[in-house]
Amino acid sequence: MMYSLYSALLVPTFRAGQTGSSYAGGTPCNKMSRKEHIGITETKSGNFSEWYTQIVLKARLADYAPVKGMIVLRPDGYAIWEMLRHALDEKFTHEGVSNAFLPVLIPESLLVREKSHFEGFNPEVYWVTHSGDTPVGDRLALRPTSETVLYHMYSKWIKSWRDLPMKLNFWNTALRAEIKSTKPFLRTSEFLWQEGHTVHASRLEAQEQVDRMLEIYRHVTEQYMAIPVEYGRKSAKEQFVGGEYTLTIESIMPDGRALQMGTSHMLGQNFSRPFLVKYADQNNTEHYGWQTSWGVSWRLLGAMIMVHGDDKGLVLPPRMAPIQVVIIPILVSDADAVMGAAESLYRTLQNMDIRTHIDTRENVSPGFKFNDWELRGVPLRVEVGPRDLKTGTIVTARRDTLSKDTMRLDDAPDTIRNTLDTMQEDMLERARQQAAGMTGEASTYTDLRDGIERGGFWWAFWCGRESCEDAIKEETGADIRLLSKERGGSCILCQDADGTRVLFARGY
RNA sequence: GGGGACGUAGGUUAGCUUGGUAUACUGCCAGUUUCGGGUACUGGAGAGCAUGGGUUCAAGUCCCAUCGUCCCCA
Repeated sequence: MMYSLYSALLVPTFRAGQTGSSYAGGTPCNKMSRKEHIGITETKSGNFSEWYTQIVLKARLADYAPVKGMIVLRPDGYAIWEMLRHALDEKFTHEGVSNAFLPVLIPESLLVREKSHFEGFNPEVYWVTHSGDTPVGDRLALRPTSETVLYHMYSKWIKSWRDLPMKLNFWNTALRAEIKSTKPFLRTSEFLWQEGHTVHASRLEAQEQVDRMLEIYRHVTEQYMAIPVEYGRKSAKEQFVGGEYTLTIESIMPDGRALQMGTSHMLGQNFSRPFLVKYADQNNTEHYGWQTSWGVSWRLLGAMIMVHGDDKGLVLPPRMAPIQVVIIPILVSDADAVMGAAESLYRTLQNMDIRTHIDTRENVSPGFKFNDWELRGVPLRVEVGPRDLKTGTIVTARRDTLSKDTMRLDDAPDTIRNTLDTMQEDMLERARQQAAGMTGEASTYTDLRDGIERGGFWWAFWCGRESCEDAIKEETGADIRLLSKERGGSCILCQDADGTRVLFARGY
């Protein structure tokens, strides 16, 4: 099959390099380094990991905190997170979900109540054992997730069928100790996320909730973040510990590794029983509630950086961009007239609910601003200068394609609106093509092994036994990202018939 | 889980072999200039060398430990 890790959209690297890269007498010439450390100095295709880290740091999304594995989200990064949050909150509201807030400390006695859940998380739990120098009685966990505390509360709040369904969501952080391979947004010891928790009167209603939440995640990642996903069920081995089953959305990253983008868990009555989340039905008969939980984290920002970013830096889909249009006035002459035109356009765009910014900095040149805003991923740049005033035009530049366009000032607002919409669609389409180029079908085990070695998603059939899953993981490093609903093929490893079609990949 | 590399102003870094309190560029500040792809000039502020301990008259430089970061392989 055709396989290309990198689509043609990667642009030539922007480096000063060549011209000044002379060394004199063994001493590095420092002049050379200027542009090399202003912008991104690694290419996406050359050193993906380093390229990613540089974008996060240099686009000022986040910085390293003084504690290993923890990052500080900076204003530009937080603004993007808020875009995601607003998008999701809107969908949650339609689902009848309300936001609330929970404490970060969970007493050990609660955390251990559902045994497998506790054992699954225990290795990553941070424990608070002292206040000052005084030992606390029960150890307190910094929440790795909130099922246990919240369900303790649910058992108090839920008494009657009239209290159901109960649907709460929490925008908070979770803490899970990561000791190796930490990476901003993708693997951090504390991460920002939302966790939603619902309780229902019937299994079916809970299952439908699980499905709908996954659908919301799929919709937001594709339609807002322009990242295509595969979706399905996790294998028993990979599912949420303590739950009945887990649905997931998964995306393939440009380096060929899969990223779990979001999960929606059917908890059944596994938690309602130990936590006594019970209600009396219309006949005054007591039942345990049927529960779900679901979440996405700032890891989605990492995915967006990886999927759309290029050698010049961040590339944001318009719907996720805190600033959608940046206007750069060229103040060479007629400064007042130019600023007047820029401000007028700014107001028009703002009134159209297009998030716009004018870069009025006087200490840097327009060329610097072009590069700066490209690094920061703003979808559309507008240049307004004296030449434009004469002709009644403006120049725009698309961040995703880096193409420039001249348009009539009168038409600009509508054209800009349309361009942003087009960009949103184009970015998803390109990401789809990129993902398609990295997704294959393995019919033999050798195919699978070689395919995984090159990276990407690989469909194959699997018998359902954990022994085969483990053996494949052991030999290829790939795990089962998700199970489709399709059945019937023979297992890629043991050849047993009636396997399930599943998606293999090495993961983040 | 295994292997390798690194940590000196905000960033990039010279200096470590042959110990004598540190080099440059960039960025920052002030001013002038410039402005349609990282403008130029002048002047200025900014580090005590990741942290802790040791050796020494003297330690970025040598020794030990710790912490942190990155990369590669599974």
